[in-house]
Amino acid sequence: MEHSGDVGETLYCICRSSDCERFMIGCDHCEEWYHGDCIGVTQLDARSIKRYYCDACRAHNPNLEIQYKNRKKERRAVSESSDHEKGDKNNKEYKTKLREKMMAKSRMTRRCGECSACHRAEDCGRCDFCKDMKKFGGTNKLRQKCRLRQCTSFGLSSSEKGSVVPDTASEKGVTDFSDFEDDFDEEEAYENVKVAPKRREKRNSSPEESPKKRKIKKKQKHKENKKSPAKSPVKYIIVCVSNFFKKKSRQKMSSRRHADIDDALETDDDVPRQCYGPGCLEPARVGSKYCSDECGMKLAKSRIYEILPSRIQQWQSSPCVGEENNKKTLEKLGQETMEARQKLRQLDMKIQELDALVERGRRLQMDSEQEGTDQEEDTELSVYCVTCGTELNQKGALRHMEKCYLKFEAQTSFWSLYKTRIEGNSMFCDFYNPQQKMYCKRLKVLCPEHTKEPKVPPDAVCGCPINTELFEEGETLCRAPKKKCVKHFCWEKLRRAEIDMHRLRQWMKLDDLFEQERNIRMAMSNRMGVLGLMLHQTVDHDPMTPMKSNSR
DNA sequence: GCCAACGTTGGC
DNA sequence: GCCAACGTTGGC
Repeated sequence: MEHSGDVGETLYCICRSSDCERFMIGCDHCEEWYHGDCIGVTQLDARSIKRYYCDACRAHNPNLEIQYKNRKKERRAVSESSDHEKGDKNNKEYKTKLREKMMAKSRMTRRCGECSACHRAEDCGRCDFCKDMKKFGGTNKLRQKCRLRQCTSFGLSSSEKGSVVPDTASEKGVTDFSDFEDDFDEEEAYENVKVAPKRREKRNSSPEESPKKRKIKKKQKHKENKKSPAKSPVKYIIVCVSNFFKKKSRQKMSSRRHADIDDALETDDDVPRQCYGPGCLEPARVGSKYCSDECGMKLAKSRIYEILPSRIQQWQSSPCVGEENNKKTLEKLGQETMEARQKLRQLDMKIQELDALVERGRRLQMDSEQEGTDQEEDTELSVYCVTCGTELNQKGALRHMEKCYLKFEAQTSFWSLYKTRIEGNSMFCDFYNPQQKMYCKRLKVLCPEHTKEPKVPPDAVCGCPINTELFEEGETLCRAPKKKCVKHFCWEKLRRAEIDMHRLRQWMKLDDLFEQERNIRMAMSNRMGVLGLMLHQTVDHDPMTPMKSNSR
């Protein structure tokens, strides 16, 4: 608020005169007008002041602070106002106070000069800020002081209070509820003694808040102050509670930072400490908590003796949901394994059945008149090869397609470094290539490279079961000569391949199930193992309502 | 002029 | 509201 005249006969300022021809500034709290020269504020100063509060108001309410538009101007204001040597005693006192405040706000406030951090001369080289420094190979983006060198006292005194000015409480000499706030904050701050001071302490302080919020907040404050200058106890409790939650979330947020500094402190080699070994009085080795390996082992042993028995007892007495889940999954896996093995047995039976069928076909008398031989049905119906797309006549279609498929199949190889190890007959070709030192992984019956087609004797009978319905086979077998039967070309080979494919699927499923079972058993043994029991513990926070192992 | 590091700000 | 990034500045 600035003013330069046009006020009636009312009395203003500390001088209680009606003069309003000189430059005047109004208090944003009591709305009283003051002569600039009476209170030591020049017109230039006023330009950089956003909100002005008179001495009386600030003495009455220490939370009030003169707000400046920005720090640059603020500094200029200080230097310029200090240049003004005119004015009375009050004026000088005011200026000294103002300068003190400004100084307190300067960079130096971040050093108390007394704590160990302030005395520390070297950067730790381990914290995130050190790692950012050029001398430690960083990119200098963060440009912050080593965390171990950041003043701890600074973080304590004014971090949460909402004021950067040191010891405002002593200055004000007023006992209101905000004093309790100070205590509360200190308590938290002491918890963080080991931790670096919060980098942006001033963020929480009113002068550093964003202008928009500042305005709103100030308006509220203004109203409150008009109604009751001191905070009510109820309000104080609310403040405390909300502060508490703010702090909790802040602590959570800065946990990574804390971890950084804790890590740096943990391995701080500068301070010699006593060995952690039970009863050992020797100093610990550099970079270690122990004077010797023996002491480390001793402590580890005593920890196990101390903690493990109770953990085992606890483990046995309380249900473990993870364990129950694992057991159920194991049961399910066992069931699935059984089913897969059952299917494999059925497929083996099918092979035997096929062998018997082929054997029965061999004993059959050839019937050259049987339909399906290439002598008959010389129709002009044509089909296209599924592999190469050539137009074929119906008679030789199957034969062509089979040969064509083999030709293309031979162009692709499937190799593995390992030979198949399966109970019973393997369905894989497993031809060993000594140059590549690998085994062929095509299906044995279909491998065009390593499985020779058996020579068909001229008197061999086809022997393929003839369908009575579309997909139903009867007892009757095809008695056409094998060489000439175009309807059932390679029927035996294809059936064997089909069975082998099913067998392969079941084996793969078994492999998968075995892997799952192994993982679960591993998890179970880890859970019950010494390490697991030592590291983890389940705490029942509500013992009145016992945990149900089957409720998930 | 250099550099440590403070204070501010825009982006998230 | 937080924080990475960077402009700025006090001290040397």
